[in-house]
Amino acid sequence: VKRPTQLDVAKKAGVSRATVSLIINDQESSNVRISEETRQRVQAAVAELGYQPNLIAQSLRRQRTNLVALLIPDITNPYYPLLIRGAQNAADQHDYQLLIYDSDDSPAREHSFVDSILRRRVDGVILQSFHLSVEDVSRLVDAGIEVVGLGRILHEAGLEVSVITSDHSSAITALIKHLVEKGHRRIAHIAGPLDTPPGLERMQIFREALSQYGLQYDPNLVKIGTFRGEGIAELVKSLVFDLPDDARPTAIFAANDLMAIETIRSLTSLGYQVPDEIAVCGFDDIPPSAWITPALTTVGQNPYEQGKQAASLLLQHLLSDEKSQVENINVPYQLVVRDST
Amino acid sequence: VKRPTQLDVAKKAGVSRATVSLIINDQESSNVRISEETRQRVQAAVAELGYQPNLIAQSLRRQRTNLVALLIPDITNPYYPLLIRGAQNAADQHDYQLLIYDSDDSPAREHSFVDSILRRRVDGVILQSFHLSVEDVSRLVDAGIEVVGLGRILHEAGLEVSVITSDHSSAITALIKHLVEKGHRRIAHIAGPLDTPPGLERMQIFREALSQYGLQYDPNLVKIGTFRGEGIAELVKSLVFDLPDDARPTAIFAANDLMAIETIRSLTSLGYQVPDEIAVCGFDDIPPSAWITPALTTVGQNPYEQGKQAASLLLQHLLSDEKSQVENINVPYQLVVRDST
DNA sequence: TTGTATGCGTTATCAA
DNA sequence: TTGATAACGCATACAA
Repeated sequence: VKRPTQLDVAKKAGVSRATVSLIINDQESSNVRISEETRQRVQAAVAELGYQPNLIAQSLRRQRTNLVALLIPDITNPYYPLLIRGAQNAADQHDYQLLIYDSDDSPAREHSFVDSILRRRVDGVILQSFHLSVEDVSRLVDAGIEVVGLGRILHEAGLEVSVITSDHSSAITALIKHLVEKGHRRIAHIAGPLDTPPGLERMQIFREALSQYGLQYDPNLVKIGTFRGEGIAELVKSLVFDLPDDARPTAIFAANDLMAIETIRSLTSLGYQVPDEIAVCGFDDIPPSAWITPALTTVGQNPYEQGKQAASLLLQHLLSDEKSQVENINVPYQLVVRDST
Repeated sequence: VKRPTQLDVAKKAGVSRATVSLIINDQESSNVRISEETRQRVQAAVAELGYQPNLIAQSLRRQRTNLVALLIPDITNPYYPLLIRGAQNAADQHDYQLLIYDSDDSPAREHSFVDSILRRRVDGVILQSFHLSVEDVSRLVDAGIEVVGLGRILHEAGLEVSVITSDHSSAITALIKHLVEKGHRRIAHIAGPLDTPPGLERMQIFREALSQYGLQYDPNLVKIGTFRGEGIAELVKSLVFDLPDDARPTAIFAANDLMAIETIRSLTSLGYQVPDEIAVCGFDDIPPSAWITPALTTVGQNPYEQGKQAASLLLQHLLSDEKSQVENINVPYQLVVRDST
């Protein structure tokens, strides 16, 4: 199958390739230097042949692919499709396309994405990265790829990278405050993997919040999960079975909603009443959290907005000529109190 | 920022570009026609420069992008992330990358994807398409793009396109049978948009199944939804409020789980007991369906497997030299009976 | 207002 | 075992 090129169009219209190129790339811009008559003729030829510009050739020539990569850890977590939507919509407006890299929580896969991004000559990257090292990110930056981070991973290490953040600290503190006000004194935490930035960060903030409200940190009340639903049942069991009555938690804060939902399911199937016997809260406010019974108390992160802001910022950098300023945008969180606490 | 090219590597290693190309593309294959010594030298130069092959140039030259497009209607429906995972995993194994086109249920967007796919010179496409016309698909096929359909959209119209299907007919019939056996006689249907293939198809099968079990089709018991959760509450209200007692449905079959979940939520908030007063069932078996109370009876579609099969078939076509045979793969469904019926 | 010519970074054909 | 060289399809500086 041979698809028409500019040359075919040029021949058919009786003009040169350059003229065709000019006409096609002239989005009613200023330098209208083509006679109306040839323009008509060329456009007729384009239509007749069904000519479609070859973006590959265009990219090679322009040294720009109009491709933006988005790195995420787990597309099956309902948090991320919303983030993708936001990024997508922003990218659409500027004729950029999103290339989604889903690592499925695998550090190795995430690592290999760097090479792939480099080879594809992607113009920019949005990183919601859990395992990339400073060197990994440096490789991208050094290659002239525009990078925007999601979360708070990067900028500490001397990387000149803009970041979209949400104020986890006050969000989690507000959550703990809410629990304390409900009378809870023994609050357990089901953490995310501590070798991931959000896992570690949420855990640390949890500890700080405890002490802020005069509560003792008890290592027995902390379990490490995976940010996914699997395996939560065992953690919950050890939390409620392995402890004496007076040490058992009256509330559980899970580091994300997927784990919180599974916590509620586990407790319920063990015969516990949520929230009467044990309260549960999460983090993210993914849609299913509002669907379950009892509906989950959680922190709203607005992934759509995060994705949109990240992509907007990235494109702004990409489209402006000056060296891009490092910027730090904060997306507000929201405490969402429902029935599980 | 200037990134190293083959020429840089060649200079550094003191060989020609062609040699570098040979060495890089020689994945320990048969024709090892390079002396071990130059190979070492070249590979050292590659490592030292951090050379990454430019896939854009490669694509232009090879007339192959190693890109596969995946068209889906709504990435925020948890069904699709699983499908993406399946396709992704299959594509990964053959060094192909997935380009996700999410139409957000917009016919216009879906339509515009065809041009984008054509321009990007994507090698193959997986279509879970709701609104593409036969001509749209023909444009892809005519351009030499390999196409695999998901669902049963295409092959009727004389298009030579392989399709992955799930046997909706027997699945829905089994679902209705289950309801009938539970004693239900007035079964309502919340359909998907009837201008979409799955919306129309599920509706038709629903009607056939009714008559198969000797039940009268009642237009008052059919409402048209959108495959999303929004707006379902109104439909449910009109189903339970606008009908006399002896015409009110005792069961509702929603055309997908997202609508079924919202149906349960609406009924519950209206004070109805599910399933005791009204039973509800859905279609898809997305993960949240198991989380809600009562857990949803539904039909398991195995999106992961569908995505994987589709991508595998597509890649098989892409990688084989012969003209590809039209094939039709059926992915088994599963009736999942839970608490909502 | 239009055409000519060059190069973007590869791969592949053909010689050497 | 290696090197020259010609495409691939396009955009753009410059000439006409």
